[in-house]
Amino acid sequence: MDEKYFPEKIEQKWQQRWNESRAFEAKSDDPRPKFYCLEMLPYPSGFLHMGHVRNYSIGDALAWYKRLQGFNVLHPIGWDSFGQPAEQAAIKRGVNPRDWTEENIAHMRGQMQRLGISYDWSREIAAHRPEYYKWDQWFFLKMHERGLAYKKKSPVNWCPKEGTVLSNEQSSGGICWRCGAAVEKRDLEQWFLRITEYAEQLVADIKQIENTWPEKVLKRQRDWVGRSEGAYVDFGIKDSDQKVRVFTTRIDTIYGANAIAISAEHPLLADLLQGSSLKNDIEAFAKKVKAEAAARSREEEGPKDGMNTGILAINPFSGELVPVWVANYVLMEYGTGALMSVPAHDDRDFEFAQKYSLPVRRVIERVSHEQESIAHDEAREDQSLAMPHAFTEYGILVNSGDWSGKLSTVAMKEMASYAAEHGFGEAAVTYRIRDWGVSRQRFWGAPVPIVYCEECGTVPVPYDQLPVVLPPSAEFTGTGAPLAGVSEFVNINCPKCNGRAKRETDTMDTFVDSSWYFFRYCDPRNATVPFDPAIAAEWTPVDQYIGGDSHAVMHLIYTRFWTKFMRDLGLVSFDEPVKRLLTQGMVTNRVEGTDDWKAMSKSLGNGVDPDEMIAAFGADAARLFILFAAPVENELRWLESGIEGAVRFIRRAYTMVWRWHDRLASSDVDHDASTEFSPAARALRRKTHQTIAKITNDFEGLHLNTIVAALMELFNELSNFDANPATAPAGDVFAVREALESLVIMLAPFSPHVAEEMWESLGHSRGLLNSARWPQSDADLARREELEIPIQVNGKLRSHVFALPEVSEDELRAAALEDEKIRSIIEGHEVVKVIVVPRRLVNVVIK
RNA sequence: GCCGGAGUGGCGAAAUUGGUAUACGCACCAGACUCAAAAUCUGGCGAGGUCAAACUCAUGUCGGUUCGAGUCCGACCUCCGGCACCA
Repeated sequence: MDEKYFPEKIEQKWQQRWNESRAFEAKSDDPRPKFYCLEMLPYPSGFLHMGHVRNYSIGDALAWYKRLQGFNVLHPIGWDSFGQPAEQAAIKRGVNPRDWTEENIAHMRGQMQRLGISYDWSREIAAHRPEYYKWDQWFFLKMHERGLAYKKKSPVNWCPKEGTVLSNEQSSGGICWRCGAAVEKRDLEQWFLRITEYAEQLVADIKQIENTWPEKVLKRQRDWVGRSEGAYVDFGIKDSDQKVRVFTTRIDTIYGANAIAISAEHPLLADLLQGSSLKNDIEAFAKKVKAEAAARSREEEGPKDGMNTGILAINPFSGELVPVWVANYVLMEYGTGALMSVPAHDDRDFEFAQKYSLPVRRVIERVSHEQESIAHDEAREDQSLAMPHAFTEYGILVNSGDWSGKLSTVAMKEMASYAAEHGFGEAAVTYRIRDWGVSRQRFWGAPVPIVYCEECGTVPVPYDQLPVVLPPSAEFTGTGAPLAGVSEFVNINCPKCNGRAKRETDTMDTFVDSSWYFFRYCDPRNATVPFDPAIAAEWTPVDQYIGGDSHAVMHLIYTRFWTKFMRDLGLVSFDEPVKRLLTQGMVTNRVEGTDDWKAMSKSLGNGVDPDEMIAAFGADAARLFILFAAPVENELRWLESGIEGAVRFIRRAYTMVWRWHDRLASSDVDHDASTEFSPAARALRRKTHQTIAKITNDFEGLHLNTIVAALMELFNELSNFDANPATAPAGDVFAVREALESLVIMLAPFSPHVAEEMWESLGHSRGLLNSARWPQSDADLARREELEIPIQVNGKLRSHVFALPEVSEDELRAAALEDEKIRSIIEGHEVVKVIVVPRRLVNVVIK
């Protein structure tokens, strides 16, 4: 140990030692309890940003803590290395995506190592390597076997200028993000994964994680799946044997239906309008609606628009005839693409009815007290005529035939049963979630393992021919599917009949890669299966997952889906892959010239380079600051002066160790019954044990910021402890050793390099990992010897008394009333009562 | 519009079951060291009030429950985030 703190030197020294001793490699077959600590794997863009640094600092703190607590910790990392940016680099700069990606990985791996994150590098994986994506393809084939992977025509965002498919994000506002051309909807054959098959489980199993995942994530997942209970009802068509099926969550309002509204794309339209004079008009209208929907940005809600088809439908409950309208607000993708319009009790239907002057009939009344209900009865007729807006609450049915007088909640159940009994409907559950489109007309992804044979049709690639390896390169023009232009890839012999065949040229969505990667970490080099189920069972489910909440739906729902599928394959035995989830807050920085704090980004110019931070302050200080500055789930505002504070703290602690290390390392001072502890030494030991208890407790809730504060408090107490290292008596030396060693061990999760250095200089030459254990708090030592009890008068703090912890209530009361200050205040007043909270406070109530 | 979450010093933030509000840090101020500055160390630091104290007021606003409310209840305001024609 040097006298002065040189972070660069210390950090390099320990990174090298960790590396040489393979200090963080996790081993199977370990009798200790396991802990799987996982951070979301990064996309190798080339550079770590502060969000990554925060993510890994949080994870590493937990991994260190668990390791020091005696757990067998798995803490791996890898690369989500397929995706668009590599292909963009190829298009723009002509570089090979593979080379670009590998270079970026190499650089970012170096950055992670300079941060000193305790990863098990022997388990590193990367999605773009054939030994990994082979298993993406394997899973795809398993799904295909079970009918969970299928192909269908589906509208995609299509840029006509570039001849390529765009994601929703790339086509927001109906404009291509690259060339600015107007985006079209095109029907293309695409591969889908049947996530809808698992919709119910994705909602129901939320109860398994509801206390350990953030509520905001679960909420978004519930919304995403969009489970909705209601009923299907069939409306007959007059003068036809056809019928229109609608979905409704409010069957209780069916007597108020004034029309059926159907989507412009509804398949019945073509049939029913055969020979109708309106046919052309309706078709023109449908076209217009489609065009407007495509042009509209996702947020906007255009005005209601519709057209009467002249068709009449029959309300199966009332027998009433209602017109069938085509309406622009009815979505073909949801429910049945048709709905019953009940303007009195639905805002959208109300708006629609207003526009076209359709009748509004009220069939639900507010449940109210009897008198009010009489008053309402008198006014009912008027209300029906001139409602200002829809009444969308549950209530009591009126004007509803035999159902009048029933409560909505009751009627909804009974009417659905009634419909089922009479064969014109049934209770139903619908979901908003759609099947997961995984086809990408791109190069840099896992090829879909499918072959199209002129004779045999669609043929899955046999398992023993996996992986379908990406060709080394392709023409990157930015238009069309690059793989389609690589003839040696495309043209092959059919695996079934050996005849002429072509490969599928779509690659898979990169979310496929990240849906199961953390299972691969358990058994990363397995060449025969994605992972050995027995080995995975040793580590999974993940005990703690940490990442940004930007993945609240996509990744985190796909991985839940994938896990359930793997469970059905018999690969895992649980429903949920992640026990606890933490969504960390963003790292923001001031945007130059403004008062805005925004997420760091290149385009805003407010980014901070982790390497510069490490060079200027050291990784230990940077990590300490990040974890101290805000609770992990809060936004973190980047302040350089805050890092300087962290450096100061580390340097002071380091200097303290330097002052004491000769004495502590050379003497084997321990205490026995004869050791005398001065009051100051006892106070220091008390603080030490209180701090251990607090920090251990805070770790369970990942309150890392208050842990750092507690470490600082302990250090401050230690600084105020007045003892000379050369001459201090045994009791003092022991108290200092206990405080200092506890401080160093508990600092390790935050600033591991300097903690190792200090630990070594305190006489533990074998290093932290092998010799240190998390300190234990002794409750007896942590207990206060004397309490300072506040005394209130009428709830206002007025004085204090000192008392022993075992003081009785009566003694406390007496002490309070004898206190000089309290006596002077209560003099001349009647003491109504005295509240004594044992060990906490006294409150004297006077009149 | 709907649904979540949050409002505490100049700033980031603390505060077991309701029990001493503002821990810890940053910034700032003063002092020591220095020819000087930086660094470092020591002290101060919610607002008003006072030589100092006493005291008064303060956790978004208004009300309530309680001996006692940042914490519980009701109404409202503001900010942030998500969803958005989902029948």
